[in-house]
Amino acid sequence: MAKSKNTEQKIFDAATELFLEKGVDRTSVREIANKAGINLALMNYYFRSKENLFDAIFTMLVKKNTRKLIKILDSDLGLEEKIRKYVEAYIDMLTENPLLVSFVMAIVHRSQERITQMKAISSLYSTPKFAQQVFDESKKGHIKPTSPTQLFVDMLSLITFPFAIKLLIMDKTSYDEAHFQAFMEERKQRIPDLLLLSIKKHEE
Amino acid sequence: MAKSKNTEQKIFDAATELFLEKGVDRTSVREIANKAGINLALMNYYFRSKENLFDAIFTMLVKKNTRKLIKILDSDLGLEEKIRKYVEAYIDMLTENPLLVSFVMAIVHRSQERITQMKAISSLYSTPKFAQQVFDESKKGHIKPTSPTQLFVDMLSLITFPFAIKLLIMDKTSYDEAHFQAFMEERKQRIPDLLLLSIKKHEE
DNA sequence: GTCTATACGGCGATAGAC
DNA sequence: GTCTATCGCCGTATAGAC
Repeated sequence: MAKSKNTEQKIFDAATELFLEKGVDRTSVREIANKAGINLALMNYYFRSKENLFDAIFTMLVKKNTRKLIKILDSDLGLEEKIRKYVEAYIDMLTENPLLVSFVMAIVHRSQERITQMKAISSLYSTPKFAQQVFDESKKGHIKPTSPTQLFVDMLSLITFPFAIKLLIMDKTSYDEAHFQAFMEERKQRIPDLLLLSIKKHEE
Repeated sequence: MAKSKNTEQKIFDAATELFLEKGVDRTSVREIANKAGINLALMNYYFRSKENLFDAIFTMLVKKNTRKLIKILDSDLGLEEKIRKYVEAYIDMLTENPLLVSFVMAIVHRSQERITQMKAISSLYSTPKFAQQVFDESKKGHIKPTSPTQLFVDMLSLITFPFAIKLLIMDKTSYDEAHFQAFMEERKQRIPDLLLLSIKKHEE
């Protein structure tokens, strides 16, 4: 038990990096073992299978990176401030983890088979409090009649998708990383403005 | 040469179906050969490798499905009508090919290695005429000052991303296919409205 | 706990007979 | 053109030394 936690962590970290970079299916377990500096047999000692290891990593990545976002959605902030904070925090998170979007998108493709991850991702998008808030504001007449789901999908799309096509956006600017970051920085204001414009009653 | 065209097509069609359903990396060449009703070696006789076959299929899918969309973007329609037609045609196309989005997203993840597809996808999003149009209208003062790239990314995100998270949206409605189609049908109006609201000067 | 060694069936790819 | 047979690598598993 001496260095056990350490070795397990080394495998975990090496696999995380490779999965994010190359995708799960294009990463071999021998490659993980090699990168972690350990033997192939240890891979199977700690995690029974590659799929098992992937499950653990996926769960960790989702939990680690969405805590803050869910907290904002479930807070008691007003709708406008909530949307602004959520968009900013989400873009910040994805800027720090730019590979996360395409990683998750790749998983979604095969999630019809794997119910575990489906539920994990689904919880990410289950936002009863936000939906209720939109519904209430809508009913009270504070905002235009608005479908909470449509609004939430709008918001998610506008935040997330640009990271998925990051390379295509950068293609127009000679793959300048700084330019992409400026592009996303601009969207921190643009996206809330766009969404609020669509739900506010008088925009004068 | 007798049945050659036929066999090649059988391989091509079987592979297309499997790639879209399961993803490239999770489809084996033996599975393709089996589905096509031919021998494994013939796979390699017609297409030198699985990756080669994939390239051919990818190019075909992109060309086949984007012709109409590019035509709309390059047309002489006014900005509002152009946006409305583009959104509708794009959603119609993806409704008919619901697996296309996650397939393309999965490819984007590994496109850093493969420049061929990068350029193919990139051309999809290269829209000089649309950009010029937005720029001109912006300069003439017909619309608010608007970044063409930001506007185009907004539009693409709002159209495309919901298909990528289709299963998560359906999760809320007991996986009712009809409900998702109604959801996307609603977006044919919602998305142009949202975009136009953000660029029009007086929305009264 | 960590290692070497070895084995299994499935994979992408190919050489060579017909 | 089509096939069989084979190659080396893959994910997974296990036996056994230290």
